[in-house]
Amino acid sequence: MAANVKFFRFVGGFVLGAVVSTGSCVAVIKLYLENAEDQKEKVPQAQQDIGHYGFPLTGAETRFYTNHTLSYDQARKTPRWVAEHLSKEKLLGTANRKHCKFKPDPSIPELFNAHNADYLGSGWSRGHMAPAGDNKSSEQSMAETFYLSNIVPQNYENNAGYWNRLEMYCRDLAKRFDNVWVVSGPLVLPEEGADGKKTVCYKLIGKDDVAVPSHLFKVILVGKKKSVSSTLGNTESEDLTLGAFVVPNQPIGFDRPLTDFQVSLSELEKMSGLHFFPKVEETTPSLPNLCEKDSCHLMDFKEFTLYLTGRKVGSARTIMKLEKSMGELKEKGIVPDDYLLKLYQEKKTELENKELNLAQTP
DNA sequence: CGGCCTGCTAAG
DNA sequence: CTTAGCAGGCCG
Repeated sequence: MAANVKFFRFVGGFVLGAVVSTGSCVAVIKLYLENAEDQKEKVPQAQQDIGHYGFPLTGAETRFYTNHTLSYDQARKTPRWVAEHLSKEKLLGTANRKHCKFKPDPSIPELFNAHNADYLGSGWSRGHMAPAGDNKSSEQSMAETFYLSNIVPQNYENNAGYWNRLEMYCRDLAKRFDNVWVVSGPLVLPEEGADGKKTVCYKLIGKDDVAVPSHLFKVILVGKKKSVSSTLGNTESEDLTLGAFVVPNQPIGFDRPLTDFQVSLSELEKMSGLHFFPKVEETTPSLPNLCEKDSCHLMDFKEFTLYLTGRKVGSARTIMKLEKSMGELKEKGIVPDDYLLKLYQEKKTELENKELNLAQTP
């Protein structure tokens, strides 16, 4: 499958910061925003000489995929951030991850790409930033989330557990809000040593030296539409609410509420070096707290186990597997709810017919 | 033979 | 939902 990636480069903007020292050591910064054609006329000769063979490229441009957007870190071989927009409608569909494969992003220079071999056997799992589960509406967009440009080395249990439940909470928000924007990414946070001095230290995996993050962040912005009367007539606007979270890249149990990992947006911005949702902040300096306007409730053990059992029942291929899933549920002391019982009965009937047909047609 | 894919199983 | 691992088939 060819890469269907729109790649926008903002080459037109040549940004030059000229620092001029004055007698009082005050730096004056001049910014030149010029089109490439105008550069020869207006850029000082010294800068033209420095840039004669071009300036270094970071590869951090915003990259647009079918249903997610990201900035890539060419040194760490992970995204810096990945953005999505969720809505009730966009979460519908039957796209299946069985048809997807993790693979290097074909739109990223091979020198900077991660590969499956970096992850396999490393002790770290391949963790989606834009989740596959947010792309049920399109096989194409789901397949693109399996590009390793959207992946970070993630603790197995964290990936399948706490982070998974956080992603489910984001999808749940789309039921209660008209718009959900999510920005996710890796962090390598400093640690304080015995001498009180801080150090940033992180592991690298594979021949490509993929950086293992110490933490993962997620910024969630939700909007609920409201009708506003004004002299210009009725215009649509929305109430916005925001939550920012920093989760350690390690196993986290069911006893930890999401609020344990909530941080202020400015705290996260300082840690990450990213300025989130700049167009919101221009107009609304401080946004209501998501965890006050909504529950920030992640599935508990019982809810999560019921959900997982439902998925296993739905994908069971034999009556043996079906009964095993239900038996494991009982062992955990969890009574199936009506939804699961119905799912179980339907699947049992389906598999009984299937195995009957199989026995009759040799 | 190695490398790659597909399908099935296991596990939180 | 989130993953990994292994077996078997195909191919140069």
